[in-house]
Amino acid sequence: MGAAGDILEQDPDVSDDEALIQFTGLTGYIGYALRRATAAVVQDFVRSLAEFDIRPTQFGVLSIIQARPGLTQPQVSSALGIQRSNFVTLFDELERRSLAYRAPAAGDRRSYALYLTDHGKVVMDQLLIAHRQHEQRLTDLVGTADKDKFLAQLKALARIGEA
Amino acid sequence: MGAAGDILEQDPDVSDDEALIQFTGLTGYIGYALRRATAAVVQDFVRSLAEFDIRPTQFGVLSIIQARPGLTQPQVSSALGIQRSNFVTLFDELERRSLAYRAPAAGDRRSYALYLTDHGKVVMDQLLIAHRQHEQRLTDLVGTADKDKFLAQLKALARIGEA
DNA sequence: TATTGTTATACTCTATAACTATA
DNA sequence: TATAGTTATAGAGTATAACAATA
Repeated sequence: MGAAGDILEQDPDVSDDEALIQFTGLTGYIGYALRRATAAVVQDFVRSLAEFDIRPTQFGVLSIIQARPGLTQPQVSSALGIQRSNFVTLFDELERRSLAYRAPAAGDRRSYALYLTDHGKVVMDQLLIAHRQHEQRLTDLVGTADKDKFLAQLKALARIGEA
Repeated sequence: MGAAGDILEQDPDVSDDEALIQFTGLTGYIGYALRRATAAVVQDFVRSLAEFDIRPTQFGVLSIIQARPGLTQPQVSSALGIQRSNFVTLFDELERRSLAYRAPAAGDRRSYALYLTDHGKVVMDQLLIAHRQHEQRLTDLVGTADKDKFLAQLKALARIGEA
């Protein structure tokens, strides 16, 4: 028996979170639904890749370095929407764990080129397998036939700050 | 002329973030698109309500207290997906700003009932006006006709952790 | 002058453990 | 025993300012 029902005797339906939140208007807001969905999906991501101890941000960095080895820190951080100052410790950690490394960039002594280590490549292959199951869960929830449209809507929202 | 094009001369298209990220696979991932969209939308929210200095989490608390005055801290925090321990300082701040207050709950000397102050009610009305424009921008980007389905998809994703 | 890498700093959000008082 | 409120703490993520080295 929930304590909620005991206290709010005017409305026995208010015994769970869902019933409560429906009175607020929040459920009809895109921004609120986005935040709740993202929080849940990030948790599922972390759980899915728990054995590798990799978080979404780290996965993003590894992904872009795998796809385009040799990029510089501002190129990677900017593409991922990360401040270049915050990228430093983020990449330090990947380097500490021997997943990726910095190498002097040819032609510009200021910058580093970023690469996966051999170990990082092996781990990344394993990450992608585990990640595929996570992504499949998300796809099933969104609807396979509706995924492309859903992604397009999210990308449109992501551009809200531009220009 | 972007520095990216100079360094990655194999592919002149890699001069902006969007072109770079498209090689990673990340663009096809629901989780990644969700995180980028949420970050942008939260920024737009904060900007939209900047004159009131209200953040999404605070807005959520004020919304549910407005809709259901007299709820207790665990009822509100649980409905919003916030740890009860984290809720304390969050509500302290709303109380400090005279937007909401705790009152002794009838029948249980352990708990507080939460309410908006008169000032909080006035501010909340103003917040809702500013928020409506923010939400309208989001709706336009998602597509008015597609909003309900989009919300349903987000709610489905938000339940991914349940049972 | 502008950019790269970096350090420092701070704030938000989230997560866990533990304590107290009440139930 | 369980719950409400609280404190403490830690880890992510994000944001800004500043500096040295290099362009």
